[in-house]
Amino acid sequence: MIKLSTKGRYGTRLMINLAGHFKAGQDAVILKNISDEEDISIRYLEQIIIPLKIAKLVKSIRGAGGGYTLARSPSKIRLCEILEVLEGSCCLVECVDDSDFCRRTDSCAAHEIWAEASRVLKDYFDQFTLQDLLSIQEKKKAQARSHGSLRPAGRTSCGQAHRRRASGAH
Amino acid sequence: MIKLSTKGRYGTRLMINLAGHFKAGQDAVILKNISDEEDISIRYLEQIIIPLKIAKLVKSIRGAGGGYTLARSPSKIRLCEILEVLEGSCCLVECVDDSDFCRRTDSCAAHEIWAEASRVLKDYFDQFTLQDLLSIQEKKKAQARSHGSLRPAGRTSCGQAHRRRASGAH
DNA sequence: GGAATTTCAACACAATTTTATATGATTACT
DNA sequence: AGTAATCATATAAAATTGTGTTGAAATTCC
Ligand code: FES
Ligand code: FES
Repeated sequence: MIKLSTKGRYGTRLMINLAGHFKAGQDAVILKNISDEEDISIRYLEQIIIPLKIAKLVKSIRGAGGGYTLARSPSKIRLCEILEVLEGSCCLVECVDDSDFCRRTDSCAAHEIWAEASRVLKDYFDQFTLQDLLSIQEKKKAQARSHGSLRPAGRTSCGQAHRRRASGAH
Repeated sequence: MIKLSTKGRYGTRLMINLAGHFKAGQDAVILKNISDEEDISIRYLEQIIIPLKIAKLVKSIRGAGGGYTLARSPSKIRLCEILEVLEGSCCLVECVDDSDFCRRTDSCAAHEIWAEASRVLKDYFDQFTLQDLLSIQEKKKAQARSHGSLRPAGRTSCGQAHRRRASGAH
């Protein structure tokens, strides 16, 4: 699938959410809040936000009245930064970053392709800041409203994996 | 990482290998051969080649003297086809293909981005045929020879995962 | 016809990574 | 002190990434 991991997907939504609150003037949002709004488990959000904090994309405020907030304004944070922090890098294969990963790169045609594809993808993600994503979101919301095409439930959201839940009680 | 799975990587190398033999006029290559040349387990190759056969990208010939061969000439097989067969699709997230996967796509900014990024990536992979990859490979080999920059071992190859093998005998 | 070679099918198994959930300690505000 | 929040581990379920085995079916060669 060449799939984006859930960390990348959830993390992006987490950051978009924080960006929204940032714009609204709030300075600390608690994870419970984000968890409710985005329908992602708090426990998982706690794990996802750690690398974002280490990378100084978000700031944490401990104790009562604390929470998280963006470390910079949404227009100063690029999607590419978020993904690199959460996915390790935007590289499609290890040997693009780590030349020791596979020998025979001298004769491997695929290596060229993966490397260039990684660059193409990175360049694409580098175009967008959180501010851009916020703008897209607002435009979409306005469109959905005017269009009157409200989805029935609208509870869960992108990247959500709680679909096949056949395993019963656990 | 937005990583390409091993199936995509190994499968691409498998196809490049078949393409090489196809060009050389051989009409059936046995997996043992590919396994030795590419340093990928036969058992795993057997699993990987099944979808390629179903998708009619390779033909199988049973019995003694049999093996596998490309179903079409290398110039008629695009990298994108191979990856779509092995990775399910080139989509970065499920909701791009499956609109039921996540609700709230109406207001999800990320959805737009993932969808467009998937298209960018697919377009990139669509550029190359197996013939192109063969040409790249030959050019690289020639370069490596003339350059005299032979790597010490040169045994294993791209996408190979046999690195940290600390778990002892098994 | 029989032996050898090869794909094909169906499992069982294990290591690792991904994807989460659970529990409790730590910090800071009131 | 009490509460609200982050922070730190531990654990578990599931998917990915393989390897191993056993045999059946098809085809070639002798
Ligand atoms: S709706 Fe699927 S990514 Fe957000
Ligand atoms: S050398 Fe790493 S992909 Fe081939």
